[in-house]
Amino acid sequence: MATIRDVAKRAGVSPITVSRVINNFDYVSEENRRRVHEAIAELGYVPNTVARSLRSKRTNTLALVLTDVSNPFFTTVARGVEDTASKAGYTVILCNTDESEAEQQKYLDVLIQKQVDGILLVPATSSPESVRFIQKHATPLVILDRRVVGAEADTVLGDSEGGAHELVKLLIELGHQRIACLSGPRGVSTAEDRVAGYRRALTEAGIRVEAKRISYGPFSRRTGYEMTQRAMAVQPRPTALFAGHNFMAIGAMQALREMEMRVPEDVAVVCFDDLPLDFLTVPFFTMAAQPAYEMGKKATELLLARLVDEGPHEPQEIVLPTEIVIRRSSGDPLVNHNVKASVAVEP
Amino acid sequence: MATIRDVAKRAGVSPITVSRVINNFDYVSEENRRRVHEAIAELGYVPNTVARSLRSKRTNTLALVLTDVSNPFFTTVARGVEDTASKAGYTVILCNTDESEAEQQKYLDVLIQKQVDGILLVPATSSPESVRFIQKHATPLVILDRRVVGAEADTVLGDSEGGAHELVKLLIELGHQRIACLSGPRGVSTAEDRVAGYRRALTEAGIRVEAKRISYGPFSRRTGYEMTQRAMAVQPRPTALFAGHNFMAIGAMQALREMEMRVPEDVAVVCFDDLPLDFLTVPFFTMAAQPAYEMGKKATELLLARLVDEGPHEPQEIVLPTEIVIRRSSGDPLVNHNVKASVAVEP
DNA sequence: CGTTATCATGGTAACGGTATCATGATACCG
DNA sequence: CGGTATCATGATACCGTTACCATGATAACG
Repeated sequence: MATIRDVAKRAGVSPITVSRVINNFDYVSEENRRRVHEAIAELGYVPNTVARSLRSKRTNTLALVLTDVSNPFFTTVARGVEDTASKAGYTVILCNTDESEAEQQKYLDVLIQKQVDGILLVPATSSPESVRFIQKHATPLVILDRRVVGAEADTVLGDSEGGAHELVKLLIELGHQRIACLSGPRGVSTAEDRVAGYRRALTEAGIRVEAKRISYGPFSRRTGYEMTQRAMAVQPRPTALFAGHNFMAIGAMQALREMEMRVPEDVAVVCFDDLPLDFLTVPFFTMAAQPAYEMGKKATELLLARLVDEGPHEPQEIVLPTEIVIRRSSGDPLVNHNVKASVAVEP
Repeated sequence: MATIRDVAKRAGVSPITVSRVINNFDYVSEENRRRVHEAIAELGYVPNTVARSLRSKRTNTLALVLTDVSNPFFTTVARGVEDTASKAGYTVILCNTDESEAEQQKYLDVLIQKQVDGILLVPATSSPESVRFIQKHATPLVILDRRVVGAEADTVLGDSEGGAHELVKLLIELGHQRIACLSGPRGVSTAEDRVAGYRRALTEAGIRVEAKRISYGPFSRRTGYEMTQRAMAVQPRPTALFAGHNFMAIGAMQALREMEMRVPEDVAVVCFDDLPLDFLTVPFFTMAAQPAYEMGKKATELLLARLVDEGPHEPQEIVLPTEIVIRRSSGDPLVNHNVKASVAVEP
């Protein structure tokens, strides 16, 4: 492969002048600029970013560390991140932690070694060690989707508490009193915030919060399935389910189907996070939609801003609103309901 | 940040010895190994991969260039790629081309400059220029999901022709004679292979292939929507639709709904590629499922094998079978049909 | 005992760019 | 006309690691 020196020799200039042409820098005479471009074309020269990075300390690479791209929510986040980063001249390294703190740390080690310019992190747990690690190595960081307690870092997340509150309030207004809550794991802020919203809605309506109706566990279809079996065995039986995660709602549906319970006739179901394709084919779940693309975009923009002006300033917490979409799974749509119902589809 | 020299000084050895310890190389005395590890811990030393890459010519980075991660099919491919690469000590850069040749070339330029160790490419079009470009720069390549004419490169794809043939044959056996074909763009092998399978099924059944029933266009929901409007206007009206892409099928559903046509009562619909969540909630489309995860995995394994033994050998073409899953959208399930029907769900 | 294999360590020179500083030519100014 | 701003170019050193080669100590061997 040709190097910058080969190009320089061929164009009859110094390597530095070639560097200047490549980077559109400084002052280079038209004559020399032309000759350098010619030489580059003739030699098929391609600059070596690795060498450049070693000297300049910038890799033009970001990392997106999340739990699982297969979740349509994170898929959309990823698309937002990649589009935005790409437009700004950055490439994105993708990492799936599967909610494992150990996996996450392995990835972070590698990313620090690779000298990535910045990290977008959906933390596996809310423990602040990983965040401290990143910060110790002075790598810009934006935390995405989840809060980390005791961490001083930029964070972008959806309004979990508010969304959950609205969903459960809706169920209550539909006449439900016994509402089970299928929550994600303790220690993950989105899960805990959603439980908090659930509690507030019940409390505000004067309904007693019963611990036996709330279950915690990993975000997964299997968990939703098992929790639903247990929740439906609690007497008196709940008339509605609030699932704190899209995949858990799917597991719940499966369990209900096996019990020959109809949704929404026998049990109403609401959940968090959209299932984009379900929405397109047979919209079904009433849910709180987080602005996934916007979240990825915003987070990346924030990160990029950090890269340019490194001056220390207040960490920001951007909370984007969730949108309630009413569909069949919750029963009769309430036409004049006070939520921002933008869609009320399907017979 | 501490460098390898700082560690060496502190441990009282030479930098090379430190390098050997880090890379588990060669012969290093237990005594020195211990002291180096101590020094590393005390200094919080982290090796600089950029410098290593510059010298060793290896970046431990792969690139996955695809059209759109938001398509659940590619999401799953990406997950397969990332899992496999990560296990082998590689990180993955993700690139979305949106089916644009220009975007694709932009990404490839960057990736070559970044000296990625290998590229997994879902080509935007079947023109071989991009492939030539990659090969000119001696970067290992595996083409994914689509064939590129005139390109000598490893390729991993699903059996589009066979899958389409089976789907259309199924429609014919259900009694359909007028079947519209909503195809992806000309010049994309998956689209053309599927049209070929469609043609073969009709021909084998003695049904004339009518050009007016076949439409070509970009893989998108909008295209599926518009094509369906036109296809349904052709007299005599088709009784079934074959969509060559999952998103196009969704567009088709939307168009049919607006025309107040019921599926499958008025029009049967089949399509390519699963919609995973639709499958989990209300399985609906009869379709040919490509083994997306396996494809990503296989492709990455192949690529990695290329990285180690660089000896030139025959390009491989691995064709993975598709699986036909019968669901409601095609009408009455055929119990004793000769396809590998693994699932026949939902009342 | 001399020769050779194995173990252990280090010196030197890259890898391919760019940061920094220096130098010279020309234009402009009061 | 001397001094300064702007334009244009280059020499040198260095970013942090490892490839390559050399050297010495010890063990093994005929």
